[in-house]
Amino acid sequence: MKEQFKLENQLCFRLYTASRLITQAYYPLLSEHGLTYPQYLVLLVLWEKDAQPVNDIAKRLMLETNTVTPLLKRMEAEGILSRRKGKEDARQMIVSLTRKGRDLQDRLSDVPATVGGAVICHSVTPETVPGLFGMLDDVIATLKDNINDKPVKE
Amino acid sequence: MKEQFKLENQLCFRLYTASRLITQAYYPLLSEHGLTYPQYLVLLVLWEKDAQPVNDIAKRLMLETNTVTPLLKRMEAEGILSRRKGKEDARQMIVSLTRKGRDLQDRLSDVPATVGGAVICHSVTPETVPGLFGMLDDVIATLKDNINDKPVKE
DNA sequence: GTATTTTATATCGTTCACGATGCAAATATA
DNA sequence: TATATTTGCATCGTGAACGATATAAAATAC
Repeated sequence: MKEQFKLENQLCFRLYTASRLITQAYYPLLSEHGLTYPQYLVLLVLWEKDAQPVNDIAKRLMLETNTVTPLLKRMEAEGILSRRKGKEDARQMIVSLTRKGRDLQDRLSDVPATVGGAVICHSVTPETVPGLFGMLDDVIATLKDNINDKPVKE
Repeated sequence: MKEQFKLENQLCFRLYTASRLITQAYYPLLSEHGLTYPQYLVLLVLWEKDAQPVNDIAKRLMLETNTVTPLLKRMEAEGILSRRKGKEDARQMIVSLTRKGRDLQDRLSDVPATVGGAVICHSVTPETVPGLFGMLDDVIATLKDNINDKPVKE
């Protein structure tokens, strides 16, 4: 009843802290271009495939639309992307990169390597990264399933 | 210039997602007691050692005081803890648990095991957890150093 | 074809995170 | 002991996250 409450034994606290610190490592690289880290994630999704509905972006990032919608609106205000109603399905909002949004990929070309280099350490190297990725992917998949199963129609 | 931008190759996105999903797993367990996850972290710190100044709590959680102060004020309003000026150093605010705050430890006694069980999966087991902890601790330490080194007095 | 349900987004309120800045108490320096 | 600097905490503004709820369009049922 004591040991389990120690901060050192918490996986969540480690993930939470590591996530925050890496995001902070992105900060100087992104803010230079007027971007935040979640906005950068949206760009990663759109660079892979342009012109997607809000829902596809949200699903890819495993976020809710109530998080993504305001994010996209801010990016639209910055001229990074545009949002237009879907032609087939008028409920959808199709999000497309503007010229400015596409050009950012070149301007941010050294961001991944810079941040990647900053996290290399004794136990996290090109050799061990796949194992780490696997464990995190596994945790994510497990939790995702649990959450989806949760709404038990009583 | 393409591969490095893929979401699947990003450590940060995995950490960010895993962190968010575990926090969501805590939600039903904590909200029942009127707590959020960051508030739970504050409790973990205070259960280990009561009556700490704001700065010690912030350092332990690797957060800034501008994040912790409002958090503590909300918890004070909930009657979970109290804040009083330090006697030796009048700049300090000493944060102490109330009876209610101490009692929460018993009421939350099965939270760690419940969440811990929810993340157990193929590649994350009691055997592999120490390795995962080590890698995350290493990343955290490395990033923490980088951030502390950053303010280069030019 | 109208009613019901589902789906795609959006709005709202609260709570973090965090950069920037302010202020007062303590400490160091002159 | 005056002055400068550092330290501890707080305030402010902005941008996420996210639970709850709303709204309109599409799909389904009747």
